[in-house]
Amino acid sequence: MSGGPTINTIAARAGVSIASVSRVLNGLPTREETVRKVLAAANELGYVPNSVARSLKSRRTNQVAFAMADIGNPVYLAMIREIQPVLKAAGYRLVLHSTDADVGDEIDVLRSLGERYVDGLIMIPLRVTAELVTAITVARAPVVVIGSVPEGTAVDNVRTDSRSGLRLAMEHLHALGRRRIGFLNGPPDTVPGAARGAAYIATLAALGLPYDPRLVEVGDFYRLEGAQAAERLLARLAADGGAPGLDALMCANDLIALGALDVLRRAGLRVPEDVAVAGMDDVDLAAAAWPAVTSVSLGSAERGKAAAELLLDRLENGDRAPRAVTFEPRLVIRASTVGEETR
Amino acid sequence: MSGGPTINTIAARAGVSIASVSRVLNGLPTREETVRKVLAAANELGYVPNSVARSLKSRRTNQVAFAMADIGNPVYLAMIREIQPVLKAAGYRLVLHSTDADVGDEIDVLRSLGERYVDGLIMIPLRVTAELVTAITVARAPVVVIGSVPEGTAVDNVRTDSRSGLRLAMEHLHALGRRRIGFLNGPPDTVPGAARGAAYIATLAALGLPYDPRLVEVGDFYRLEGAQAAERLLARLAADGGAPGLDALMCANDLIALGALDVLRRAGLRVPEDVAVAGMDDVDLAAAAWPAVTSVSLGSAERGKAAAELLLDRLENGDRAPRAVTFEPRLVIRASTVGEETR
DNA sequence: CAGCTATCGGTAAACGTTTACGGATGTCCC
DNA sequence: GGGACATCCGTAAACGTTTACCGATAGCTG
Repeated sequence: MSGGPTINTIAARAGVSIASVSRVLNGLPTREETVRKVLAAANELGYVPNSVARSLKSRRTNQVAFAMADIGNPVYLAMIREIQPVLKAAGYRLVLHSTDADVGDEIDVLRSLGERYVDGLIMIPLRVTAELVTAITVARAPVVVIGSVPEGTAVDNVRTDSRSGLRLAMEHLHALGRRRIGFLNGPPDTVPGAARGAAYIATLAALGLPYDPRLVEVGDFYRLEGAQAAERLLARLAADGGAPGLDALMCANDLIALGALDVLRRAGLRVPEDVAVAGMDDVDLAAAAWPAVTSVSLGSAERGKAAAELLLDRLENGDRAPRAVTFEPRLVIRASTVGEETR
Repeated sequence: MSGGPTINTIAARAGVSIASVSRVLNGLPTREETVRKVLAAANELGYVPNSVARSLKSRRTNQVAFAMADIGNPVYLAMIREIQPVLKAAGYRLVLHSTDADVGDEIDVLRSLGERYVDGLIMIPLRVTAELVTAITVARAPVVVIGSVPEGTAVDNVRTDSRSGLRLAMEHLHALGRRRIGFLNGPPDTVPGAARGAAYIATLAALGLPYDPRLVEVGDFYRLEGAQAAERLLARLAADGGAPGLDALMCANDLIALGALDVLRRAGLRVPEDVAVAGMDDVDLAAAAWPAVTSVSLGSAERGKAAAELLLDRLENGDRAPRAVTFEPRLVIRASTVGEETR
């Protein structure tokens, strides 16, 4: 009752040794009659090999872990949707970890690789501390990092240049004649937050626009926090001068943009007539919103796929040099900046 | 180089037997000095217990699988978001399976439970065939099914009554004065497709409205297919009479509703003035769309959480009778039926 | 001081596989 | 008929744990 049939059960029923059973089940050359007996016994018993025992012996689990901050984020979701089939096709199962963007949790996941319950890990760290980098380099299984990692870290890496991505969007807004471009950022102590914050300032300079800190608000990379940041921004501008003093809003990701959209609408501002809005990541929601949100695609799906392939390659070929794959950002123009004219 | 330290390595370094190492690491009563030596050796070596070996011995993997049609579906996503933390808190890892709504794939997952790589499974079958039910009942690990399952199937089960849910929405449309209510369904050979199709017809009768098959189109539960179904419906109505002949559109889920919204807009029809639209599932996207879509919440998040708790309970208490948990549908009224008046 | 008990920790078996090694059997040839 | 060789398969060890079962040592008691 407790356990199902094992190769011992089969061996007994077929009247052969467990070695023969194993050989037959693994397709190693065996006499015709033995094969027949073993397969018959296996079928009658409904035998299914125990993957734990197999893993113990073979030192491979056929499992791969994916660690990200939060599955609710459509960016990670888009990645999983690509990663899963690639792994499945290669015979790997997917183990999911949500880290809540907590560095401690991420380091725990890296350490847990020592338990050998997976053959490799794909991770998206949001905050890259020295400790995290160390944990990555001493990890007991191959790791692929999606996102930026300090120059010279010996790890497979899939990245994109969110700086130039943000610049694409800002140039678009500028070309539309917008000159007072606000910015809603996520936490500046995260890698994307820092990069996008720096890119905003750099791009303003490149466009010859002044940097006005009153046009910048920081929240988190979610819709609700984006809405709150937008409210704070509008409140401050109203207190400052009365006039909106804002003709465009660059958002560090699409969720923030969606939150901002709600707030602008509630404040009676028209998008894009009064304020043009642009986001980043090009998630489904951005296209589904009304007005549809202009966004910078950072190739989430492609990055996920590339990461999976990089890991599979590494699993077959453990000692090749670390490789980095880079994706170019692409601007997707929608109604939130140009209005309905495109329809 | 190959493997990390094992209890053998520790035993050698600490000068004790592997049994003592194991006892210390598991907190069993041991002499003070032995504890000290073992812990020191373990620390110096950076020992991490091998979970595969542990699982082989203990017959538990501390992993749970979740199988659904497609992670891209926001309903399943909402469930995962609840399931994951519950499992994590109880010390379980989450293994993800996408089945593409393929019964064969689902049965494969059930069979694979014999491999004992997980302690239990939460699944959402879309098509419940006799073979699937058999596979569920003979599964080698505890299973929790989210969704309907034939009366009397001995399995833990979390369900909701999508029939009465659809009825809620239809009554709402009727109360708004809509009388020509179209219906966009998903595949009728799926459990939800069948239930919702039947509920549409039953509710029409209950409301005293005639059933007009020309108002019904069938597609799939996705946005694109929903849009295509809406197009076919509009085209047929146009060919039939010229007038829209439609003042409301009930959609079997929110993704279909979103697709329909696009098509209606493109056809120059105003929502809800010309055609009121309602969906089901109450996914994030429904609230984010413009106009926001009135939807029937089937408690996705709650169902996910309940399923995880049911499974954990079963894992501790293997022989209690199967239990069924039911959630009541709830109507969430938004602009797509009542317009902006609520804002 | 003998004997009993309690405490501690070592030996070995077990979990379910895979696989190196060698023994048994059969075939072929001289 | 006996030796060389190939073929087939059984025995046993190994993967890294946990744990039942002792044996040894020490501490008490009478």
